[in-house]
Amino acid sequence: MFDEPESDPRPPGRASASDGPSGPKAAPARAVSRPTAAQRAAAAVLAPEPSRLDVRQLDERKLSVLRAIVQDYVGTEEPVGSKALVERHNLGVSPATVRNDMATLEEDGYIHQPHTSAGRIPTDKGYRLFVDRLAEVKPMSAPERRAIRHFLDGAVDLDDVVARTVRLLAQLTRQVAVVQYPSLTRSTVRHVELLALAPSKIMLVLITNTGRVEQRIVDTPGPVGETTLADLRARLNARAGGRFFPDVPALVEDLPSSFEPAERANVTTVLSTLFESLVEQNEERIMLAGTANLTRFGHDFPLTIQPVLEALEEQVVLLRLLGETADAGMTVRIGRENEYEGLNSTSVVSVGYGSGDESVAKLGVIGPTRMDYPGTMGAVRAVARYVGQILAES
Amino acid sequence: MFDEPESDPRPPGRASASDGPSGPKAAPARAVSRPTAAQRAAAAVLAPEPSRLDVRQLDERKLSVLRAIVQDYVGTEEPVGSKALVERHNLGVSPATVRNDMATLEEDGYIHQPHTSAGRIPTDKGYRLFVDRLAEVKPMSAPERRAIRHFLDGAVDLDDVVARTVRLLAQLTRQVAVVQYPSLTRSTVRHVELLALAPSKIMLVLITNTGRVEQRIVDTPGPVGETTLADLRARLNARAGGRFFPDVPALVEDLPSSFEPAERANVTTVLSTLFESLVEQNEERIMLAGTANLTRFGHDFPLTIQPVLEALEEQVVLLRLLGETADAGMTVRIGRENEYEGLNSTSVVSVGYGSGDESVAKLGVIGPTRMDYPGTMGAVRAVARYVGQILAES
DNA sequence: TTTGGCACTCGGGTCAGCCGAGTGCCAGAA
DNA sequence: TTCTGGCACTCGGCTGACCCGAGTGCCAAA
Repeated sequence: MFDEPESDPRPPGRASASDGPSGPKAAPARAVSRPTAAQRAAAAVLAPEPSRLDVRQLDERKLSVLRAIVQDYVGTEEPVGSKALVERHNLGVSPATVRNDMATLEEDGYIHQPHTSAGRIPTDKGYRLFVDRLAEVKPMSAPERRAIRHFLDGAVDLDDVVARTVRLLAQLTRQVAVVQYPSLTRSTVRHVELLALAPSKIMLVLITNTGRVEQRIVDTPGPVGETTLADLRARLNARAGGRFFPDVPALVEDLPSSFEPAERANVTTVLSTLFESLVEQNEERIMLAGTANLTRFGHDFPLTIQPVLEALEEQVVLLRLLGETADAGMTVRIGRENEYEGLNSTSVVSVGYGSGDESVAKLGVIGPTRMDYPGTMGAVRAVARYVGQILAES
Repeated sequence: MFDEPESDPRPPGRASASDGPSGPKAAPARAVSRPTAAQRAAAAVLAPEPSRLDVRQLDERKLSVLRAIVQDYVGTEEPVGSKALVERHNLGVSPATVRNDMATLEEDGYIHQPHTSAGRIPTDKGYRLFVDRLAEVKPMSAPERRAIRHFLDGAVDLDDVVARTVRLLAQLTRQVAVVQYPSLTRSTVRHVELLALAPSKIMLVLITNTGRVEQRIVDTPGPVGETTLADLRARLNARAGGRFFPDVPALVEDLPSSFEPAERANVTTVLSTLFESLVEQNEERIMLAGTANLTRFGHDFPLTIQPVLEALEEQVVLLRLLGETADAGMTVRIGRENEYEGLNSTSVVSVGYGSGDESVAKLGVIGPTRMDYPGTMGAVRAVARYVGQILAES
């Protein structure tokens, strides 16, 4: 598991990476690159390892060139040429040399030239290499960390925590931020409450250890007695309390049989509503912020912004997006590595967060492929950590 | 209360409307025009009333011209000229005549010419007149109504109702939709639940008659006994149940004194947390959908879209926006009539909804000033009605 | 008061030409 | 073998000239 994703098969015997099967679309690239990205980003490798087979001797410098191109392009948003490059970064070589390197890099598919007489811009593959090997995650500064901490500490509520987190993330990265509510399936039951609203109408309230509260109204087949309700409530809590939600159905399966026949149907109805809430993952919720940052996408953004906005409207798309996040480490998906087509011109940086070691949900950022990866990754990681702490405290 | 908003003071003795004080900005115009809009839109006036003083004899036709201009411009998004106008609408007069009328309309500030050699486009004032006197609210078709009904009926949850409503509205109008959750201040208490999470940690759950559920965690000064909790719960519900939230504080004010001294501090803490939840109107929540429709704004939308997106990010702005909605009838705010500057190039159509006659919250649509007012108003009204029904049923 | 006619305006599109950033290649130097 | 300076070449984008046509305003006549 140490290969570079999708190297162009054209120059044979040169870029001799142990390529995975070169599938047609994005999926394979993503699958391969994901863990790599996570590991390397976390370790903040800057390529001092014994240089790999897929990289020629000279590559030390070529990599610097690529890094410089990415940095400049991210900054200026304009194709960067050889001359400007040697001026801004002291590469110690002449523009002509850089041009040769650029030619190689282009041949290998890391950069690309919009027009013959223009500078180069990084390709998705170029960004990938940059993220995997050329960039360190930029840690937040102490004042920034303090600000994050302070901002999140004011939350009164799980809703509030999530809302603050997502706004914070959007503000820090100046991009679109997405935060998933702690998943029910990874939470434990803190309390189940049953309230009689009417003779045969019960409100079911679920409270999780992460502070999430879900409610459902249950129409029971017949009226439910107060004692039955109290009884059921007590037994439910005794059995399910502290347990993980997915385990609950099995634990309370036999409850109906312990009630009088007249009440069994009611109890069964309540339980099945409960299970539905647990199983149906449509209970996954998501919060979004920073859409206004989409306008900073670039000159041509009217074209790219629409599909992105559409994607953001679809909870399902966002959930799937976050769902693809690796459980451990940070996931970076660049451009076409994204499964959803509308996001092909964006990159997604996401990470799990949780109160302990376990990740209970994901959060992330969506921005143009041309984005400040080190900074974004730093912000995402920092925010995730702090949210985890906040959740653990409450 | 029957005047046209901000008529240009230039032609004196002609447009002899009883103008309000012509303030510098939008505020006065809005204040004046709002009730007018609501009344007239509701009554669907088409100007058969005895023609007003501010309109000359000829105006019957001039109004038709204005109406035609609005309709064409909304359709084509391009300045409309005299020739095209007579071709598309059979006005029974020649282009030259129409040109004369247009000159008058422009003089009076209803339409405007982007360039000397271009057609005309309506001004905010022109749209205002259109909405107030020239357009009928377009009712939904029977199949549309059925679809609305059907779509909303599937909701399981207040969250779900709101989510479905907002998406529906965005889809119907192809614009940005905003729905406010039923306001706490206009709801009654269905149930208050107190749960002991830890010895001195209580979860407070509020359930309203509109199905809204709010929770808060209360850290009490000392441990709370189970009996105290049950006692407090029972008394709270007895006193507050069925009452409007704003009335609750007064009704339970004296509760602490009926508890043992040791528990009083705890009870007071719980109650004050309860009050905070009720009073702080930051508990107003809002849901948004259809942001992707912003891309249909127009050619120049990169300029206009950013401030709009920013406005939509700010819950406060949206709440204020909806807050300005009249309690009865539909409110239409056009362009600069909107207080918030970022929305100066948009129009907002909003209306209250509620389970009975009372409106418990507002919903609306935000679109370009150049929008299909009759259709939008029809959709907004219809959706509001159905949501009201759904809420009444649950 | 309406209409046809007419001169006028001006935005937008097309085309040629220029400029300059940036390239690729090559021959010579290290 | 690798780097470098030089040089010819490309081509996107800007500028200015030009034209076209939609649309107007005005005027005189019906």
